[in-house]
Amino acid sequence: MKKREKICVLMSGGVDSSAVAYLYQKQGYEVIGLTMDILQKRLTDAEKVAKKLGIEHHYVDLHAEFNQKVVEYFIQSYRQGLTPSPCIMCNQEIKLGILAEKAFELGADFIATGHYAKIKDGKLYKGSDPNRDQSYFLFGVKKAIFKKLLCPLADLSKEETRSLAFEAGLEIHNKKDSQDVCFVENGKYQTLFNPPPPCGNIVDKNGKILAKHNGIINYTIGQRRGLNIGGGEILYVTGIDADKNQVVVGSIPDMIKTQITINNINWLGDEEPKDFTCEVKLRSRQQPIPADIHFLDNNTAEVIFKEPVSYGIASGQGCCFFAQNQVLGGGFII
RNA sequence: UGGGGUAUCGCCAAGUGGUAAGGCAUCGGUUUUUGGUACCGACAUUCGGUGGUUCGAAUCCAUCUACCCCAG
Repeated sequence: MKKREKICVLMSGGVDSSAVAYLYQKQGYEVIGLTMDILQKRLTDAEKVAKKLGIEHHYVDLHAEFNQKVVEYFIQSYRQGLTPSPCIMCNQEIKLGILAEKAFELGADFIATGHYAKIKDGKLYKGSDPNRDQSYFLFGVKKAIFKKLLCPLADLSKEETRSLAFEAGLEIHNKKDSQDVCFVENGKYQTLFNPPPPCGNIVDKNGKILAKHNGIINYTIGQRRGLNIGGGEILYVTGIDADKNQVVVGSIPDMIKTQITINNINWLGDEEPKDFTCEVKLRSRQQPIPADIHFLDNNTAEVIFKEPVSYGIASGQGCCFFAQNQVLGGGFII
């Protein structure tokens, strides 16, 4: 990378992406900032940071795209009894999809983000700290992007990242980390559903009615709280039947699975995908578990766990492949 | 309307004279760029009602009420 190459930083106005912009500017690259407009409120912190750093900054209007690819996907998933993974979808479709394209249109040689993941030789790896690793959220990103993507925070601690922002004199250096569903207030995504979803029954595996639910969108597989069924053993959601508008509950043994099927696979490995053994993550914060991947076709595969999994595995969530520290892609749980 | 039994937090349930365990549920918090899990904390001045015995009762007595079972 030559110093006068142009790096476009995808800026959210948060600590991480701001630190990235500062980092490359400090190193002498030509840096521009790009921020997507998606919500009612414009992320003006990004603009302020860019101004403070003295770098060029642009907004890209992605209201329609975000609405369709993330919000609508989110709503439709829940309506179908699935549990959506909006962050995965946003990364692959919006941030490192359309927004990245805009960056290249603006003449960027590389794009950079504040993701806590490592990119090396066009391949995706875990970030150093397993507790902060965000590579899981990137398994669906198109392979070609990684050749042009920079994620320089992979080896930094959060404190080091914050001190970079502080060093740059940025007000946002102590801004709180983002969490919850970003496109809705306080993570209360239920407000997106209008009209509200219909109430229905909570049943056991034999179909016996145990209680009422206030819409299947409020539940996900493995969920314990909110069932309002007391007196007996601990119950978890073991199934969601959108057709019958029912939530099925049971105990831990009822959740155990030895294999799952995934589709919409995004393959990031070098060679053509074929059956292999690796580790998988079924949610962002969990220890990877060993599994055999058996491809049914290029888009679909069975994932057979070496040990049965006894926590909730929800359809709609991502299953990410890891070979050691490298991310080989992943798919969505059917 | 004869006999027997049971009545303790929303549910289940310890406790039989010494000053209300626990579990589930619920609520709050921690963790977390998705949902969830897990973890931590809170949660009956009161034991169906009313009297009585006792220094002291959810625990003993009386009575009322409700429900259950067996005989009708």
